[in-house]
Amino acid sequence: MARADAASRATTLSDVAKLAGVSIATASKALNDRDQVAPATRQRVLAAAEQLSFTPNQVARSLLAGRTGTVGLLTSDLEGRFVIPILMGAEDAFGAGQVNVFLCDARGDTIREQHHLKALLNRRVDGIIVVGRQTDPRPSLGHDLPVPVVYAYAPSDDPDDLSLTPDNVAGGRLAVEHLLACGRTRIAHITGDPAYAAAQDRAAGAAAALADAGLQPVGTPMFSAWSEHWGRDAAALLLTRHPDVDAIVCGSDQIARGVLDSLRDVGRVVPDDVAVIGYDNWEVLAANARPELTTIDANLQHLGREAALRLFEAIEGIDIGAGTRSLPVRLVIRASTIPRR
Amino acid sequence: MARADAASRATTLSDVAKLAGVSIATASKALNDRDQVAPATRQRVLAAAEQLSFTPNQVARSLLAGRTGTVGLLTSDLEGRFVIPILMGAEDAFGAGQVNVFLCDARGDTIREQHHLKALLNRRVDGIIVVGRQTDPRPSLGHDLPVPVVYAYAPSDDPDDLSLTPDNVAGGRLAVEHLLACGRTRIAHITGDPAYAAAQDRAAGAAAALADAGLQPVGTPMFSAWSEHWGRDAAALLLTRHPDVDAIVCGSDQIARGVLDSLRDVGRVVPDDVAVIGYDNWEVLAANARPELTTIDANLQHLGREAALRLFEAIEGIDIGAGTRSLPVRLVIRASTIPRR
DNA sequence: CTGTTAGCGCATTCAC
DNA sequence: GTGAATGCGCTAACAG
Repeated sequence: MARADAASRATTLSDVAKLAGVSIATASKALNDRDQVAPATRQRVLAAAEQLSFTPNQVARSLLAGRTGTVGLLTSDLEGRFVIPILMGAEDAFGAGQVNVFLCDARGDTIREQHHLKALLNRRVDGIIVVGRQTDPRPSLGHDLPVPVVYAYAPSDDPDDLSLTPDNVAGGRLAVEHLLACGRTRIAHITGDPAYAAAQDRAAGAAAALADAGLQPVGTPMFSAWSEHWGRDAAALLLTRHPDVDAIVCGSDQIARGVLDSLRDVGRVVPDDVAVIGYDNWEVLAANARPELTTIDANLQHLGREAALRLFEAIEGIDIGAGTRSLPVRLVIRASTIPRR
Repeated sequence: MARADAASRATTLSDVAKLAGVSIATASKALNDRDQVAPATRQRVLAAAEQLSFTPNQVARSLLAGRTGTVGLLTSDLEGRFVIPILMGAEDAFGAGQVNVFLCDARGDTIREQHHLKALLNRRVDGIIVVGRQTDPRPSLGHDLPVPVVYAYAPSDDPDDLSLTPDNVAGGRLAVEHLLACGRTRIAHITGDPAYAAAQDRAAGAAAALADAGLQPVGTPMFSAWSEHWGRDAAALLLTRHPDVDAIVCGSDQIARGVLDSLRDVGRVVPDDVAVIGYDNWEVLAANARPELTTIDANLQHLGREAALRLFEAIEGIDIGAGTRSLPVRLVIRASTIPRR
C-alpha cells in the first residue's frame, strides 16, 4: 500500500520561504508571478519550491478566495447510458481548466439528492450541474441557492432555470426526412414507453415531418417498452397488419435491434425491402447490428460540455439566461437505410 | 438561472454566535455536541443556527483538520462499461458517510493522469482510487504520495500496491463447470483480443476446468476481437469444423450475441442443440438475447465498494496490505444454457 | 522591492 | 460554563 511517511507533513509555503531566506509573503508573490519581486529572489524562491516540490494547498486558497474551483455533478442514475457521455463532456470542459468535479449519485432518491446537495454546498462548490436520466422535466432545486445551477438532459420544471436538453422533436423529424430522402413513403413508427417525453417528442417530430411531406404514417405509432423484445414483437405485428411498409422509425437502438431481428426472421431484406432507423447511436448496439444501424445521435457529450461552459459563465457572473434549450441532434448513416455500394 | 443575492455571504459561525448572544467558541461547541456547554445555551445556539440555516464551511474545517473528507477517483475511460459500476460502488460506499468523490477522467493519457493526480493532491484528497479499463496491470502511481491509493479493476504493476480485480480465471472455470453440470461435454471457447489478460485468464480457467473433468476442449480457443461480428464469424467457422460441439463458452456477452445469431442462422437450437454462455452480464445484451443469455457477472459494483472500504481503512491508518486480490465472480443463469420448463 | 499585519471560517487549547 | 486567544496555509493590504 502506498503511504508516505506520515511524519513529513506536506511542505508548506513557509518551508519554501525559509529555505529561500525570504518572508512567506514574498515567497507567495514570487510563486504567483506578482510583479513586485526582484528577479533574483524570484529565482531563489522558485528553486526552493522546486527542491521541496512544493504545491500550494488549494484548501487554504479556497478559504481565502471564497471560491473553490469545484463544481458538483448531481445525477440521478449513473448506470443510465445517458448521463455518462454528459458527464464526460462536463468533465472535459472543466478538466481542461482548473476546476474539479464532485460526482454525486442520488440513485433517483429525493432524500439522497437533498443530502448530496447540502454536502456540495457545505463544500462550497462554485456551481452545480444536475443531470437527469429522462428528458421529462424534473423538480427544480429552487432559487435560494448560493451558487448557479444548470440542468442537463432532464430539464427543470421551473422556466427560470437554465436547462439543456436534446431536441427529440428534431430527432424524430430528422429520421423521417432521411427516409424520405431515401425514397421511402410507407413509414411506420415503433417506440418505447409512452409515458416518456422522449417517446412522445420523437413521435411528434416524425409525424410532423410526414405531414409536411403530405404523407400518412403507416398505422399509428406503436408505444410500449424500450426493449429489444418489444421491437421484435411490434415489428412482427406491424408486418402482419401492414405488409407494404417500406421503412420503420424506431424510438431507440434497442427497439431497432429487435425490429431488424424480426425482419430477418420473415425474410425481409434491410434496407432493400424495409429501411430501419434507430435512435441514440448506442455504439455496441448500432455498430454491431446486421446490417449496421442508421440512427440519431443526441450529441450528449457536446451537451455536457455546453452545460459546463454555461455554468462556468454563470460562475463568472455572466447572465446565462433561463429556459429550456433544445440542442441539435445528428443523423448517423449506416447500412440499415442505405444499401451498400 | 439560479443565483441568490450575492450580497448575502453565506452565514458564518460568528453570525450564529452573535444571534445567540454567545462567543463563537461556545457556538462551535454547542453545534458539535461538545459536552462543555449548558443545555440552555446549546438550545439558543441551535435555534439561532436553525433560523439562519447555518451550515459549517467544510473548507475551513478541512484546513483546520488537515483532512478534507474527499477522495479522488482517477479513471482511464468513462465510457468503458467497466468503470461505471465500480464508480457506483465506490460512490455508494463513500456517499453513505461523510466523504465526497472527485471524478477525474484521464482519457487514457498519462500526461493528463499526472495532471489530475497533482490537482487532486493539491486539493488535499484523503485518498485515491485508480480505476482502469482492462484487467491488465497498469503503471503504479508510485509510493511517494502523501495519501493511500487503491487500484480497482486494472491492478497496479507494483506488488506493493493494493489492487482489487475480478477473478477472471474463476470466471472461466465457473462457466465450464456450469456447462458440465448441464451435461455438456463438447465445449468450445470463442473469445476476444488475445492481448487482453481478461481473454487469457478466462481461457485458462475454462481450460483448467475441462482438464479437471478429464475432457478435451473442442478445437483451440478462438481469439480475435471483443465484437458481435467476431462472435458470428467464429461460430460459423466453429460449426463447420466441429459440428458436434454442444456448448460454447464466450469471452463476452457481445461475442455471445454474435454466436447466438449464427447458431440461429444455421438452425441450431439454443440451448437444446448447443448451450451458450457469455461473460460480463451486460444487461442490455444478455437480458435481451434470444434466448436470454446465461453469463458471468464480475460483481463490479461490489468491487468498487470494496475498493472504497479498503481505501477508507487505509485513510484511518489501518494497514490494508498489498498485492493483487482477485474478487469472486458469479454465474447468472438464463435460458441459453437451461431449457425452459 | 521586501516584510509585517490582518484576516478567510472554524475548532481547540487555555484561562476566567 | 464560557470566552479570549491561537493557528490551519495562504494572499492582500499596507508599511518600511
